[in-house]
Amino acid sequence: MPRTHSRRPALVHPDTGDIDLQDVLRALADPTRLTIVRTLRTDPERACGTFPVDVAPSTLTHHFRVLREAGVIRQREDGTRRWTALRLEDLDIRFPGLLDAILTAYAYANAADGTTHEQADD
Amino acid sequence: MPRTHSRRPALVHPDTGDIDLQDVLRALADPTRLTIVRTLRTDPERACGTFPVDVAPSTLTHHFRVLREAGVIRQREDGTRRWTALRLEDLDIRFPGLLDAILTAYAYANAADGTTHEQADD
DNA sequence: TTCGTCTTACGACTAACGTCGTATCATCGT
DNA sequence: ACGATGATACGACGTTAGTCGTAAGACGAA
Repeated sequence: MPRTHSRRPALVHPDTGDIDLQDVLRALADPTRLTIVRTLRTDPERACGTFPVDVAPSTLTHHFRVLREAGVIRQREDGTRRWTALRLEDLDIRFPGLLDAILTAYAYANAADGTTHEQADD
Repeated sequence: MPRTHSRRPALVHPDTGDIDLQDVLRALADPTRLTIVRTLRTDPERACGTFPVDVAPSTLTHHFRVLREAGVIRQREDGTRRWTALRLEDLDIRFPGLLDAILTAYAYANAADGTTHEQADD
């Protein structure tokens, strides 16, 4: 009688030591996914449906899986919702300073000019 | 009578301020291209054919173009050869610390375990 | 000029990716 | 028990990306 998240697919997360740089870079090389990660840096944890990206739910699920399997985010279940968080510490252990450099780079470049892309900047 | 590189296609390089983070991440998210960049950090400038990657020449040209148009490398012509160099300073102006974080991440992760991929490590 | 070398351009093929619609499943509230 | 909600799985589609072979261009040497 497990009452919460009993027989769901089980959310695969790679171990910190197994996170692959290529996977992380590929995961972050997509505008939608980078927006997700940027959002997550501000809000530590968020429900799936609450991200400021305008794609279909199934597409969003796909992006979450890419990020999750790359080791960038961690997802946990709570009732009918799935909460998503950045694996900040794990990433910093595996690739010190990398995620921060990328997020800072985004902010820095967008402060200098606004011509990058304005997906979900509101 | 221009004697060097007279009517070649003219090598398009984006201005430093136009370098796009998404493009850089996408460019670096490929094993072959990351190997090129890693090689370039050690050797400041190299001829095209001298990179330790085993792909067809035309494929190599393709990767050089991706890196060049992303603003990661700069290429200049000298006779029949084309020399390639990293745009270290430009990238550091545009995205401070980013390239170094990525290259350091690669070295760091590969020092911990050798299971990433060994393309051209000899 | 002629040849050989270095590099690219072009076209083609295949695999991977981003996108979506629909169906399904688990959970919570009534 | 029933319906509504949040999220996923699956299958499909079009586009992009990585790969190669072949042809062609520019340069240097003989």
